[in-house]
Amino acid sequence: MTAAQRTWAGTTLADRKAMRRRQLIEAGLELLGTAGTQAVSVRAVCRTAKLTERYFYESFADRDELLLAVYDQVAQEAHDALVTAVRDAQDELTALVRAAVTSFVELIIDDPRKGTVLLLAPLTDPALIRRGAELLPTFTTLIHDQLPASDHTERRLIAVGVTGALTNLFMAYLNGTLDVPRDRLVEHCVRMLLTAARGAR
Amino acid sequence: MTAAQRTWAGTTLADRKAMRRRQLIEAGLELLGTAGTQAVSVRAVCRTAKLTERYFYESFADRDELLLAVYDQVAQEAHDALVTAVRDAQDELTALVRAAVTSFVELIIDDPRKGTVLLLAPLTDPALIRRGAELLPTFTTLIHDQLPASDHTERRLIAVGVTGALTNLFMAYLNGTLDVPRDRLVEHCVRMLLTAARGAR
DNA sequence: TAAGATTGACAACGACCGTAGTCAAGTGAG
DNA sequence: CTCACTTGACTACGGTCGTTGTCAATCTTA
Repeated sequence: MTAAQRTWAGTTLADRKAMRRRQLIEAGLELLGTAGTQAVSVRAVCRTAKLTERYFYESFADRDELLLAVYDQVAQEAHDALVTAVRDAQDELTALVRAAVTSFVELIIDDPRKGTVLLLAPLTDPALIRRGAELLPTFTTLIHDQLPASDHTERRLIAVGVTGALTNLFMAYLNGTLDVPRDRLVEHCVRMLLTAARGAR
Repeated sequence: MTAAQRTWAGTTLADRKAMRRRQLIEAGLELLGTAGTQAVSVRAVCRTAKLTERYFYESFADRDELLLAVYDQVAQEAHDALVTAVRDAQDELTALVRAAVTSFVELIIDDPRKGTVLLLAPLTDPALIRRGAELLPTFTTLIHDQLPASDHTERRLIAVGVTGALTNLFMAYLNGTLDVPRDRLVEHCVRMLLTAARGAR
């Protein structure tokens, strides 16, 4: 029996390693989503995860690799939520957009840390800047692709602007700075997206 | 003759102290505007300013005080630029808005570090978060105040959204991510602001 | 039970941090 | 010239950082 298959406290090595990886990512999410980039140190992550530095380097080559793993996991979750919401929506643009916005709002209400990581962290951390640029397509393609093409530059201006508007609105909502009921926020975002879409036609 | 009035290398103590303060703020702007918050350490600022730590604490109680001074100076510059641009513009809404946007774009083209400090730093640094919240009024009041009142919540939603859109557009422009001529960016922002204003009526 | 895999606690390295202090050299006023 | 003020170079303290390594304790399998 090879070492990787030996059971230990009832689980295999691979299982335990995967579980530790999850713990580390969860700790990273906690730190990145609440205290910000500079709080995500290897030591702090390990303290939070109640694991030793050794296990950090078992799963990640360095600090940045953890940061990327945290971001990618949250982005994947958000993407999945959007995709299923859009798939289940009726085939009408307004309903589609509303479904997308609602699913995102629900995600960040359910766990505000994820909203912070998704929207704010890439603006802040050098390691995540590229990831932030990649989020924009994920976030707008679903809607934008359904629109008739127009001037490429115009679409880009609109996409960048809308993304910024949504980011700021969601972050303000998370802060409590934006004193608005959830439904009103959703409706406002939906209206904005539809207006932008109409403008890009 | 008191110590403060003695001349030294042709200048008074107060003058030299003020000059050192300016050097430190300039160094802070350089670091904050290019390398980001975490690069602004007391030692790095002093290295950049070619001054000793002693002179840092002569002008600032601690790191955060410098950060605020840097931000406030840039914000003041931006505010002044907006105010004079708007004052000199013809008394028509479109011209007003165009003047405001142009003046801001020129500011951040002239010195991109200032754009970064103004727009990005407050999202990033704990010490500047409150300042970021205060920028929004400065930035939108000039235009918003000229509009007929509407639902307070609606105005807030629009203001937050527009601010985010502008921020994202300007940052993308600074990055080079937004491959668009300056005039086109200005026109797009003007149109967006006017549309938003009409929406808030 | 003995051997080997696995774990946790912790030390060590060099680096940078914020902040405070020392000391010699330079400079101008009386 | 002398003295007081000013300056720059430097050291020191206690802390955290990323990363690697050590070592004894614990657990599973043969």
